[in-house]
Parts: sequence; structure tokens; C-alpha cells
Amino acid sequence: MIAYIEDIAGSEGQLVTIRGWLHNRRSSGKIHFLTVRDGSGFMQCVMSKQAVGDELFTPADHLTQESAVIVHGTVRADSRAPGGYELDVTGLEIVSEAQNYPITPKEHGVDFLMDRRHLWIRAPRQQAILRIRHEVIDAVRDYFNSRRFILADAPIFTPAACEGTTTLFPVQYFEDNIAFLTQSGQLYNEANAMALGRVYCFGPTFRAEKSKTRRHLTEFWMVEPEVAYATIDDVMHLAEGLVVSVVARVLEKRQQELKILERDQSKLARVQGPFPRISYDDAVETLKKKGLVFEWGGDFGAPDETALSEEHDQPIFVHGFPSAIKAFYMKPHPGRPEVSLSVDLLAPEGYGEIIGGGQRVDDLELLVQRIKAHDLPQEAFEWYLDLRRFGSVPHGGFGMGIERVVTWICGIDHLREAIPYPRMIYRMYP
RNA sequence: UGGGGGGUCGCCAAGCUGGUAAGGCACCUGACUGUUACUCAGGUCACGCGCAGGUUCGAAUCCUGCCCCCCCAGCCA
Repeated sequence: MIAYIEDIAGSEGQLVTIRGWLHNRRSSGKIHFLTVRDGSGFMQCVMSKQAVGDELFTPADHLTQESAVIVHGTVRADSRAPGGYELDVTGLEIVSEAQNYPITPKEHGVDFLMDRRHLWIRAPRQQAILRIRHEVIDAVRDYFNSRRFILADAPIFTPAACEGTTTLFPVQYFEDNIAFLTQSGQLYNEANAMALGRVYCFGPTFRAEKSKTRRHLTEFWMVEPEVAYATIDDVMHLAEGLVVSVVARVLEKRQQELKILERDQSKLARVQGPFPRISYDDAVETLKKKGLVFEWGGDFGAPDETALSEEHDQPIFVHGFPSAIKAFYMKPHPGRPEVSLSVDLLAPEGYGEIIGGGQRVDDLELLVQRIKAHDLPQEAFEWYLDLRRFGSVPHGGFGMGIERVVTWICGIDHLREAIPYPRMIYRMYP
């Protein structure tokens, strides 16, 4: 019976076949311990010379790391085995032998590993991160789908800047046109929300900023919900529910992976909501009290975000940023136009911003004025202005960066490990 | 783009007040029936130290220029 390692607990005493790769081998002359991985997990397979005979035992003497193998054996519970179960080998087929696998069980530098990312992802830690990434994405989809949001994806080729602030990647679009890779599905989302009510888009996003930090990728995945008739409070409520639900799901389903990563789970367990809601005004005061140099009107840098979030053990909302530092479509606070109905969610433990969003401008005149003030070409936004001409309503939403969430939940120190093949300013290979 | 750190064998890493390239891993041979990055014994392994010049009797080490990477900041999710 062909089995996957993750299902092995139910097969005790049975003869099973595992198809995978040799992760590591330890040998004591008359007994081999073969750690085999099959994509679903790792399992120690025990091969005793006495039990299998020379003709099966000897070829395994020199079996190399990452050689493809098919192992037949009997499942047995054993407290000495890493996974609680091991396999008493009765048969071994070598599918293909690996030669000089470069990633040995010893230490390696980042650059070396990144050049071999296609092989590095076979390592237990990297697998754990990618499994958690999968769980995060699955939980995100479930969250919105179960609330009857409609997935309506925004285009990746776009005709112009959505916000005009950040740098975009231009691509040749047939002979005569230049398209830009999307930096946000935001504007299309708003149109979709006016059609479908509650929507979200979920796809890759591209930013050509020359950022060289551990919090930036040039290609990353973002989920962006948008809701018609939503206020800034609704946006915060939705974001809070999403984050609580994603963290709970990973804690529930990815215990093993969190253990491999040695994540302090008690810190994640505290993420239950409600999240503190701090106004930008109060945040500025807090920073000043803590001795940081900060003037009202500026945007928070990474050290500021860390200083704010370390006051709390849950993610925190900071809302009411100055209108001047936010995108043109952010709605001004009624009666206090210098402040916008915008909100960021900062993850705890110094992980910084994972969500940014707010309520959008719903007034046609104001939006036209804003587009002019930002020196954006109005003709490119006519379709967007139509949303204010034909049944405009209050609405809002946010964007959540998947890799930033995964990085935080995994407790790792760099975004580049939170995606299978990271794209950074100096990294396109493999 | 600024500031800091770094490029020495397939990998990790010492040497860097100039004197002729440690050590570990991997690999090969052998021993070991409960290993957990197994252990132990032996063996192979850099005419060269990111690249190009220069100083010197002598350069991985000092000087000049260039290339690449990492970290921090800015920008943002």
C-alpha cells in the first residue's frame, strides 16, 4: 500500500510503501537509519542487516543525500523516532542516485542558499514556512468566502499608476504600448465593490522601489478586500477578524511546523482581539514620550513602528494619518480634513506594518481636486471617477501583505524565506 | 541613493601590526545493531585568497581603482 508520511499514524503494523528522497543517513555497520522525506513529512526508516540480508543492506551503505528512493516496510510506533513512528524496512528501491548534493546538513551562508533556492526548499525549516504560507492563504480565502465576499481579481497589466507615488515596472505591451505591472488592485476593487458589494482580490503585486530591507520584495502577494457602504470602523473590524482568524488557523493546524521553527506560540496565542486602536495623534505623543524624534505630519519609519508595537502584545491599529502622506483616494476626516480616514495594522514583536487601508473618497468634486493636486492625469482616471458619478456610496477596504504576515507568524527575520522564489532588487535567480 | 560589514578549497571558517595559506564539514577507506548535524581511526583536498594594477627581496595581509553580496535607513504591504 502506497502511503504518505503525514498519514502514517493510522497505519501502525501495516506494510506500506513510501516514495521519496533520502534526507539523511546514519549508519552503525549492521543497522542503517535512513531519514526519508516524501513531501508530506520526514520519517526514520530502520534497516537491519540481519533482517534484510546483505544484498539489500550493502547498496544502502553509500546511498547519498537526496537520492530518490522507494521504501517498503512495516510501520511501528517508537518513542525514539523523531516523528513517533518509524519504518522497519523490508525493501528498498533506488530510483535515482543524487551526486554531491550541495546543501549538506552543515551551516551555509544566505547567498549560497539563495542561489540554490530550488533545492533549499527541501529543507525542513523551509518546508515548514511554505506549509504555513499555504495555511495562511487558505485561511484568508476561507475567511472572506465564508463571509460571502466575491473573489474578483484585478488586472496585473495596468495602463497607469494607481497612486502615482511608487515606482512601477514597465513592460512592453505589443508594438506600441507600455503597460505597468500592478502595484495594487485597489481602484479596480472599488469598481467591483460597486457591482458585487463585498469583494476581494488576491494576487501578485509589483513594486519597483529600490528597497533593500528585510521587509521588502519587488514581487509579493497581497489580499485586498473592498466593501460598499463600509466605514473606517467597519474596515478595522474586518481586518481584525481576518488576522485573528488566520493566526488561530495556523495555531490549530500547523503545530508541527511552528515547532520546527521554534516559534514562541504563546505570543501568537495572545492574538485574539480586540486590537488596540491608537490615533495617529496619540501615536506621535507616545513616540515623543519614548524619546524618539518625531514631528506631527511625518510617516512612521521602521524604528517608530517597532516602538509603538512593543507597547502591546497584540497587533495594533494606528488610524487617522495626515492626509498629506496618504494616497489621493483616502477620505478626509469630516471636520478635520488634514487627517484621513486611514488605518495601518502593525504586527507585534517589531514586525511592522502588515495591513494598510481606509475609507475612500466618495465625493466626485473632491476626488477630481485630489487627482489634480497629485499631478495625476485625469483622463486616465475617468473610469474611476465614474464610480462617483453613478451611485457613489461610502466604502473602504485594505490590503494585507501575505509574506509579511507569514514572516511574523513564523517568527523568521527575513521576508525572503516567506515565498518560494523571492524577487528582490539584486535577486532574480533561480 | 546614503551609512556600516564582508568576499580565503564544493560548504563553513582562522589568518589581515607583510615572511611563503590553520581547523571543521563534505568526499574516500575501515570499525560499530538504536542512531538523532551518530561516533571513532586513517586518507585525499587551495602554485592560490572577488577582479585589475601598484609598493616590496617577499602581499590573502599595505596602497589605488572596479565588481559582487549582506545589514541598517528611506519608500511601502
